[in-house]
Amino acid sequence: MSTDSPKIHQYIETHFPFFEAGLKEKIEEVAILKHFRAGELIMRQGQYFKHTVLIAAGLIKLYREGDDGEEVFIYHLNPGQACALSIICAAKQETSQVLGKAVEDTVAILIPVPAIDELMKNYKSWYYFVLENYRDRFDELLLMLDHVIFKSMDQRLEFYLENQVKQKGNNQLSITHQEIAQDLNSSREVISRLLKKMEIDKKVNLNRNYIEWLNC
Amino acid sequence: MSTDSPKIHQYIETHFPFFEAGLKEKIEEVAILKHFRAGELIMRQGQYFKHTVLIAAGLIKLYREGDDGEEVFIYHLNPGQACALSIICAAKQETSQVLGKAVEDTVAILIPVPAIDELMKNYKSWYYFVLENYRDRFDELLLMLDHVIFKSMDQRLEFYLENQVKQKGNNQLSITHQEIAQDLNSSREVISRLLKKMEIDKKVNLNRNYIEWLNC
DNA sequence: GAGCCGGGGTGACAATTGTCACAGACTTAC
DNA sequence: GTAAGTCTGTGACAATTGTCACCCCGGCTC
Repeated sequence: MSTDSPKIHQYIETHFPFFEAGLKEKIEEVAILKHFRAGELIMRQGQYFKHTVLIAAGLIKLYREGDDGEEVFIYHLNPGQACALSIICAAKQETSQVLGKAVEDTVAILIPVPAIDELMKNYKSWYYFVLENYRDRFDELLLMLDHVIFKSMDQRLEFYLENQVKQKGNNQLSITHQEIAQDLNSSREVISRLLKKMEIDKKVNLNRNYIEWLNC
Repeated sequence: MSTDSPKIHQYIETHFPFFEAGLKEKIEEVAILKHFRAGELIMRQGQYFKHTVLIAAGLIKLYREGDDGEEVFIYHLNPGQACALSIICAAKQETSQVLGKAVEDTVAILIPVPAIDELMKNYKSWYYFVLENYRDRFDELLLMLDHVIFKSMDQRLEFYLENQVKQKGNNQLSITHQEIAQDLNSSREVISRLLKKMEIDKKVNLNRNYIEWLNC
């Protein structure tokens, strides 16, 4: 664990600079690092948390599972963010309601449950972080709800693509129509048709295995 | 304000018995009561909070607004619960993302912003309450998302009616088809058709201005 | 009573989305 | 090379939902 410490220190300095001095040290003391490979499952629905999860590097996609196992994309988690549910589920020993997958190779800082009470009590920057983080997740969820309720599939598709491009920082998305359809709980044919329309409208270029986003 | 104090005390004892002794006293000291009439608007989207809002009596419906002013029902707030957003928006001086209306005459306990930091820091039962409350709202939001994404309108309608009956504690719902359609972001005709089917299936009795839920 | 209005029922039709079927293009394994 | 598998395009059709038109009913006012 001591070999991890300098790395934790570096990650915290980079992505959690707003933590107060004592808090940084405390986390370095109790936390451990965990690495996930791209594509790896990080948490399942129904699983218990033993730690609060902070994202130190990489990119995570969070999904909500339907009754028949459909996996609908909800939002991304970036370095500097935390899994909101992990904070609370860990504290209350409840189970996850979402499913998380690493999109890229990802590093997580795991803070064991027993330490959380102390952080919350003693470090103002910690509880501010938790609240702000929760608030942000809540907002993203509301935004998602807006789209599902008020928007049609073509608008949701555009929003989705824009979002993915923004997160990946690359307007060449290597993704198949089938994958998009799953993330939006639609079907491949529908996505193909809508993408074709978007290509005619000069919003994207379509290629085998990747889509180019024209952000004009 | 001092005339309110005994009432605050009573409300807290009844609906927030899990607060530790010192916390109850502290809240009685700093909080004020506010009454809302049935139908009254409690908060608008885009509004700033000056207080954290605890529900002491009555029933509140929360809505999310669409771009064209459509108001879609998200969830209820009951006595013993708090508006999750008010906790964080108040603390961070951000604006509301939802719209709240009193369904019945409602009493709210308002805790001024400056007091919140202290509550969070000194009272473990407060921050547990906040976390648990946030977690519960988050879960309700996820549940709502599930329904909108995965379910068809007839299932959402049944879920909606069941929910309203549960909240009102009365299986005679005095609500018009038009109002239901607004809450579900549908249209009156569709709701009427589906209700008619449900009547044939002996799930409800339809009457002018009210609907009887047959919870067999 | 006549007229109005809100609540509700219903048929016809349109738009969106999901489903099925099948074809062509490219990749990979052999 | 062939064969199999994956990715995409497309036409036909069905189901759901939204929209329009128009109806009746009950209660209200005048």
